[in-house]
Parts: sequence; structure tokens; C-alpha cells
Amino acid sequence: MAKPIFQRPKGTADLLADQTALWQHVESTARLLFGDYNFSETRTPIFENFDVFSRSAGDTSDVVTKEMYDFHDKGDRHIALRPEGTAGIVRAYVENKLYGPEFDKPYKTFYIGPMFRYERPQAGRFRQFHQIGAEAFGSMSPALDVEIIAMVVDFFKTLGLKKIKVVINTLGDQSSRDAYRQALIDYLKPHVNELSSDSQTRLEQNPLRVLDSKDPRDQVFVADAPSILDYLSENSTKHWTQVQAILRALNIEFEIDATMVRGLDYYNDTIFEIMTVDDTLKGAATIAGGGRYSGLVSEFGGPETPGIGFGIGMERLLSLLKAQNLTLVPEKQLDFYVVNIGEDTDVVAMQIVQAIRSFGYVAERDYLGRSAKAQFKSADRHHSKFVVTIGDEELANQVASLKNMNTGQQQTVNLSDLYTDLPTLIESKGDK
RNA sequence: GCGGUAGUGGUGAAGUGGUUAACACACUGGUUUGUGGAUCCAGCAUACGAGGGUUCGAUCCCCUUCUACCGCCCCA
Repeated sequence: MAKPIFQRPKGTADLLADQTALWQHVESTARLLFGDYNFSETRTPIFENFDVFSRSAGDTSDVVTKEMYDFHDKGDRHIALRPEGTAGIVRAYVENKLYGPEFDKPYKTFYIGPMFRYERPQAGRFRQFHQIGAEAFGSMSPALDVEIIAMVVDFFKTLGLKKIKVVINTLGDQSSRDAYRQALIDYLKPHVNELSSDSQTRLEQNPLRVLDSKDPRDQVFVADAPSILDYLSENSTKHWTQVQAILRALNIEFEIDATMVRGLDYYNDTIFEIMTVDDTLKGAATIAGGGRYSGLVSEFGGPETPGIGFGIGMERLLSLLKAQNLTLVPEKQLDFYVVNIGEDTDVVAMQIVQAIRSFGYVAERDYLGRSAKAQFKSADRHHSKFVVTIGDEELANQVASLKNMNTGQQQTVNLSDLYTDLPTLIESKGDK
């Protein structure tokens, strides 16, 4: 923190070499696994027309009202950095007519990338963060709900995560929600003045959100509030029970939390969160959340099409991995370090490293004209398996020293052999 | 948007209203001038987040600001 002329924007992070390896590991695991479930990747723009998000997330949601990272561009277009992945995917789904008959149904896709929310950074929360998510369009089957949940669980298990739990709930269909909403209002109305001020406004705009309040004053009432599960329509009940049945059939453990709601307004029927019970992430226990939505595709001008999806918070996932010591990405190790002594060997040293690399080995050399000792120290620090040393004398004889750093044994090899037959040279000298 | 804590060199970390701001690690060089992980020696010249103020004098006091961390709200 010397005298930084520039520093990164608030709530953003520089991911450096010591972290990107782990990120790549997580991302490639996701790509591989989601591929097993026959999901393909979609990459949509990082920014969209503001309305793409406001229309989908709901005008009363916090994401829209206060967390949108938006601006007007030079053409005076109202642009927003995407706060979540679903809206862009749905927009692309409609715009590219992926509902057409030539595409499989359900249409299954995943995405990986940065999201933006204008809020105060704190534990597990940033202005630029990253999500891995997936969406599936065109099927109402409860089996698809379960497949989505199973895929997330599978993903976390593949990464080695422990102490996670699946929490599910249903919001019912429109008629269920309307009925429940009214019941909830009827129940809470008499106690309006005893609720927190936040919840008093919630009661007006989005009563379900009261259920999510952590304020003790509200929780008193939430405890005895009517349950959505008692207001489900016949269809929603059927869907809900079937989801549970299939989850059980797959031996996926889950909890039901009838007070769980979602921050975005577009969900209905099955919703779920994957949480950690690890204390280290207390403020950010939810590492993945998702659910069904039915109105989105038509909202964007497409045919009435149900969808379901989830989003995983990369940063939260990674901090959980760290908390559980699952960050063991193999350390980068050099196969060869080329030590060169004297300016005259500069060119040949370059030829040697390149030759070594052409065989597929990881190779490095010195570019600072340091002493042989210093170069060997570097080789050692990088846990290089071999060191090739070349000085004026070797150069004159067209040879080099090849040292096995584990055994300490050193031999003289012809440069021509090194260029053409390196693998054999080191085979004969033991471990590669 | 609100609240709390913090900000010393590449890193960790002492410290004080007043001459050269500890120590450790790392790094660089040296220890028979071309060979590693040990010891010892030396170096590390642009360190007290930034900007104001109080004071004879501030890294240490006050204000502002920026940033980080934590909490609220909400969420990934």
C-alpha cells in the first residue's frame, strides 16, 4: 500500500496467481459435471438494458430498488451491470428463439461469470462477485426440479464439500400464492404496530418477505404464521409431493423450511437453497439458491414457458472450500531450470528452454544475469526436478550439465541430444 | 443507505508528541571469484493510506476522505 495512484474499485478483487488456480479448478469441475447432465454453456453480455433486470427481478425487490449497478451510456441508454444470471439467459433464450422446435426440451444451459451489485462490501458480499448457474426451460416435470438440485449437490460433493444441507420450500402457483398472501396479510394485519418498521412496509409491498425477517419482533409472529403449504393448489401440491418423493428416491437429504422465500420476485413452486452449517460462513451461509419460475419467458416476449435454475456464489463456495481445507490444487512445479553463466550463453540458454518446452516440460531460466548460485536457488525454490547448466566451456564443447535435483547427480550431455532426445536422457537418470 | 473496528516497508509485526522508526520473514549480494534447500556477514535510497488542522514539533491528538474487515438491510 505504498502510494497507490490507482486502487481497485470498492468491493472488487484482484485474483492473483495463488488464487486463479483454485478458481480454474472449480470452474472446470463445473463445466465437466454440468456437461454430464447435458447442460451447455451460454455466455451473455455482462451488461444489459436496465429493463431486462427490472422487469424480471420485480420492481419491489431490493436488487432493483437499491442494488443495481447502472448508468447511462453515451447514447443515453439505461444500462445495468447484471446483478444475476437468469434474466440475461432468459432474454437470450427468447431473442434467439431457443424455444423453437429444433431445440431439445428442456433446453438446458449453464453460465459462469461475474455479477454486480451496488452494495456495501462485507463478509461473503462484493460489488463484483461471481456465479456459476444453470437454467432449464420448457418442462414442468418435478423430475427436472430434482435434477437441478441433484446437480448442485453433486457438484459440491465432487469438490469434496461437507457440512452442507439442502433446504427446500414451495411458493405454489399463482393461485396458491394469492390465497396465501391474503391469509398472511389477514394474520399479520392485527399486529402491524408490533412489527419492525421494515416489515410494516413489507406487509404492503411483499408480505412473503416478512417471513424472511431476522428481526426478533417479527420472528415472534412468523413462528405461528400460516404456512404456505396449507394453501397450495391441487397442481402445486402434486408437484411439491412429487419433488420430495424423487429426492428421497435419490437419497438426497433435504429440509423443508416453509418460511424460506427468495429475494427475486419471479419464483414460484419449488425453491431451494444449499447452505453450509459451517460456522465460519455465518453471514453468508447460503452458497447456492434457485427455484422455478414460470412467467419470465413470456415476460420477455416468448411463449409461455416454465423455467428452473440456480445460482452458486463462487466467492462463498471458495471460502467454504478454504474453511474445509479443500483447496489443495497441485502446486506449480518446474520440470527444468536452465542456469546460464556468462553473457555469451544468453542465446543458447534461450534455445535450450524453448527446446525443453517443445517436449511439453515446464521450463524457466534466469533473465537477470544472476550468479550460478542464485540461479540454483531459484531452481530450488520452484522445486525444479532438473537443472541444465551451460557456461562458456560447455558452449564451446556443445554440451551442457544435466542435474537431477532430487538425487544431486549430474551428467554431461550433448546439446544435440538434449534438443532431440531429452525425454530419453532423463528417463535414464530416473524419475521425471 | 446506517453502525462498529482498523490502515506502519514485499510480508508479518513493534513503537513513541521531538535526534538515525525495532525485530522477524522474504529478497539481493558475499562467505575459495560456475551449482540448491544449512550457518554467518552485509544490503534493502524512495514505509507510518490520503488531505487538512492543533502544536515550537506529529506516525502517534482532532476533522475530512479513501480503503479493508465486521454487523444491519438484503442476498450469492
